[in-house]
Amino acid sequence: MNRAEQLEERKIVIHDVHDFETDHVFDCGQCFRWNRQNDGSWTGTAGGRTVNVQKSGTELIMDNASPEDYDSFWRYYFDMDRDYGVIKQKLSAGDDVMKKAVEHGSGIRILKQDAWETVISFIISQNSNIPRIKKGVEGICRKYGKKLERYAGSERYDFPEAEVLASLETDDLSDLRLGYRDEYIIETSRAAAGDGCRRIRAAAEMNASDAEAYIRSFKGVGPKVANCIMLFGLSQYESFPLDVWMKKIMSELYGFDKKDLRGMSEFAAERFGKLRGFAQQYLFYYAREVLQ
DNA sequence: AGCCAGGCCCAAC
DNA sequence: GTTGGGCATGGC
Repeated sequence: MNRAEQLEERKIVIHDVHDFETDHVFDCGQCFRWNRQNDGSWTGTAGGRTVNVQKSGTELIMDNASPEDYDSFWRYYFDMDRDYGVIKQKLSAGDDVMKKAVEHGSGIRILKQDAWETVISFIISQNSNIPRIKKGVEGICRKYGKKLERYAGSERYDFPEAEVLASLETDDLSDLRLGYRDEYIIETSRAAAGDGCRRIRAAAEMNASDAEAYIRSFKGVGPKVANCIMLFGLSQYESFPLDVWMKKIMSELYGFDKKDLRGMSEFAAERFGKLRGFAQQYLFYYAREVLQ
């Protein structure tokens, strides 16, 4: 169990951190509100807090966080108590593709993001690209999220509540340039306002197929988006999102027909079992590097 | 310039 | 139950 040591006011260090590389964690497509700074550190907002993190050797330095912040939030958010070394070893056994993927993304961790934020973020993500998704998510936070404390001279905003987005009309979102996703966001927010967000979070305790069925009941949430929400927002690690990059790697490196999504899913369940959510993330990050 | 992007909806089989 | 056209927009 690694503990936070206070270095100075609002600055802590976590010692003996393994299987954690900031570039891997924040650039592997799971989150959209973390940005790389000129010095190589990363700044992001989650849970109403803003923090800057930097990895140096086996130390993780966190600026704008107290030991209490770490114990009550960031430790959980960064999934610090999970042994990713064991996961990587299990996934790599007898699979040369996975072995390379794991080496390439050796410091990936699956963040425990807020479920509601992942619902809207991955609705926005559909048929788009990561730079544009980040702009859309940041824009919706800046326009409709609660203003938080400034950090390093820049304004920070929380992700907006469902009730706020539920009160909008599509015209309100048009300046964010989200395209046809506007009505998905508003309809889903209206369905989630009130008790819906609590029910979404409770889907973390459902079995995977019940959770998927419930999450897919929202407008704009199909199989791929649902699996991302489950994996990144509900800790449903048996999810295996199949986007265009995953289809590429499954066809080019595992020999599947590009349209055989069923076959890919069944293969993942069989080969990677309960760890296939982690497997998917190593493969996705790998695919984006090696498959042009 | 034109293709593509962490796809989904909906109608037509 | 499956398939395919249409979809807003910007990154590259």
